[in-house]
Amino acid sequence: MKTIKDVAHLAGVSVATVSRALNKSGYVSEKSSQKVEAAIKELDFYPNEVARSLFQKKSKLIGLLLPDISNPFFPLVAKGVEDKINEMGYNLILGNVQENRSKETEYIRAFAQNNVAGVLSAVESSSNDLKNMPFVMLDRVTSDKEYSVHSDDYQGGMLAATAVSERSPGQVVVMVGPRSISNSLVRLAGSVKVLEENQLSYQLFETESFQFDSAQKAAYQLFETFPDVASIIASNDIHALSVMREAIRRGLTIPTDVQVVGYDDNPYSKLMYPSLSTIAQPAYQIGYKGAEILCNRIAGLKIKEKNIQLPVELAIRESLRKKEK
Amino acid sequence: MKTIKDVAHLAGVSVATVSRALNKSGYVSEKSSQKVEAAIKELDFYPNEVARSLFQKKSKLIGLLLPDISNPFFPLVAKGVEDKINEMGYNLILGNVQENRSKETEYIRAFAQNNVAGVLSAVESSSNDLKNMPFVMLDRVTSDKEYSVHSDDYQGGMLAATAVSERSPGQVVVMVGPRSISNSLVRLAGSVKVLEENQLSYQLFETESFQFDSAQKAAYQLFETFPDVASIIASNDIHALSVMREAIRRGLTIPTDVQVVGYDDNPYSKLMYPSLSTIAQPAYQIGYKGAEILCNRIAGLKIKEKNIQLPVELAIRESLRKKEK
DNA sequence: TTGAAAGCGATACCAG
DNA sequence: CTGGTATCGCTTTCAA
Repeated sequence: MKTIKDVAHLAGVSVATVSRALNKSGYVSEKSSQKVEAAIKELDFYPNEVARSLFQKKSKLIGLLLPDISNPFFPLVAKGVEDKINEMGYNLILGNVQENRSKETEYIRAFAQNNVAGVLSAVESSSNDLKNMPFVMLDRVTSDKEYSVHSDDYQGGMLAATAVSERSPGQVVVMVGPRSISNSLVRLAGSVKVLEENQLSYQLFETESFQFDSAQKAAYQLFETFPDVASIIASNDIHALSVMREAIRRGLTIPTDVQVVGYDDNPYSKLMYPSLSTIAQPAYQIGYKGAEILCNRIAGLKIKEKNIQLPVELAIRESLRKKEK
Repeated sequence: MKTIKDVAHLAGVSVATVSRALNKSGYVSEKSSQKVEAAIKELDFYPNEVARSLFQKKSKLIGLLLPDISNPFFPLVAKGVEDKINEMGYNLILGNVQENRSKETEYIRAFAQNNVAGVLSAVESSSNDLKNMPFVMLDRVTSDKEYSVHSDDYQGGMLAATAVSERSPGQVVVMVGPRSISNSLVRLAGSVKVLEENQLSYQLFETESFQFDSAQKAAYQLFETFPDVASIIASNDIHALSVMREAIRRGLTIPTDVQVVGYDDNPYSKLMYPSLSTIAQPAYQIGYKGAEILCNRIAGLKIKEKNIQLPVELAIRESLRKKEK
């Protein structure tokens, strides 16, 4: 591993000059700068980020806190984050919290110990331990004192309910997610508003988690509890898919007997037969935009809006009935 | 942010003593060590890893190179990796290569610039740029000079072909994946062996990529090319699912008309109706075990086996016909 | 058993 | 424009 000293030596200048040339800071004569460049090339030198961040008290690393990397929504977010921060010369330290509150604290500590430049978090709580570094919340929205990027859950709830309402709804069941309590409740509120405006009666069905296993149990329970259900507004695509599977298993036809609308638009929704209609959230965009805001904060730029809400849209596929005239 | 100096001050000892106490290295009297501990607690001090790694020329970070984080196989691997390295006090720098060769090189450079302790890579090429740091290949197997953890692809290929062979195969089509050329070819070899032993005729169908979009196109093409196919050995679950969808869309019944076996066992396979029979790879284990080997290498321990092969197994679900007697 | 001091590799101030 | 040097926070000789 070459150091700046080696470069200085070979170029016949001081380390200070090499540093200036490297960072294009301060004055460097054309001649020196060429010598330095040549030396760098010859030695295949690249600066040690660790030394840099020790001095700057700030590294080129950004921490990302995710609640559950096996839910395909989050890898997409991560991809958006990565793409943006790579553009800006940063790298990612990943922290997969997986239900574990103490793990979250550990990660945040580790982030701090590594002088991360900032943190992006898609985990519900976090905020407390984070207050010492620049951070942006993804997907979750906590208070409007914090920076955040999330999609328009109320609108999403409305869209889902509207889609169902316009298509001979019959008995409607709204699944209410747990977890991201805030998000779930906002979505629910949106759905309820539409349902009530249309004077449709509906039932609520609460689900415990967004994990795979519990989704299958929940689907089973749902049909046991509401055997006559004709329209289901699911809390996310995993639940929607589970529900579809359970419906078909029971000999029901989708969408004729039961129609289903999901939430997220994960890549698998298209692969099902029938393919799942769902509220498409811009997962990648959430990550990308959040990273952008964070980078701007780190750079000390003024941010116009602290809380960005991205639009959602209904992706109509095969799991919804035909629209009534 | 407190430093070791603050601790030394408060404890009334020198920084050297604090350091020794911190690392339990060298001699520290009981009394000093207690004073230090108390000071650490009072100040809520935790050491700056950046300064540490500058001195040690080695950080508490491990780089992970992934080909495509949106393929659910890899998040599972990542989870295994994370769990193990967290146990050992390391954190993860993520590099999602996404088909992009130059990005891979950039990541490896960034890893080096951050003094990572080692690298885990699930990307085909990598090896060249990596030779300067301890690394372990995941999933892919290149040469047996390198450390690697992967599953038994040959066995997997055999299992898939056997499953099909035992169930009134009819016309068999074997999909051959691209990418991880080595893996694909080994699997293919395993399948071919079984197919030929059973004197079954089969067709090959090559697929370009493991991404979602191309999978759907491939599925369409497959049925256009082989309208009479009765058994499909898919190159992974995404392809298998696409094929199932396409079959159903064409009015074929699964498994009666067409039976399908996938590869990977990703969580969605169970959610389909019919659920997908597939060769289950221990994704989490691959990550976990690979991380374990890497940590041992970093610690300078002797590794018994350089190349670990994990077993695969057939998960029989609904997409296969009943077994012949 | 302890502390002073010399780095680790880079940056930035200050004098020249 | 350039170079010497203090500094970032920690570890590790080396002497005491």
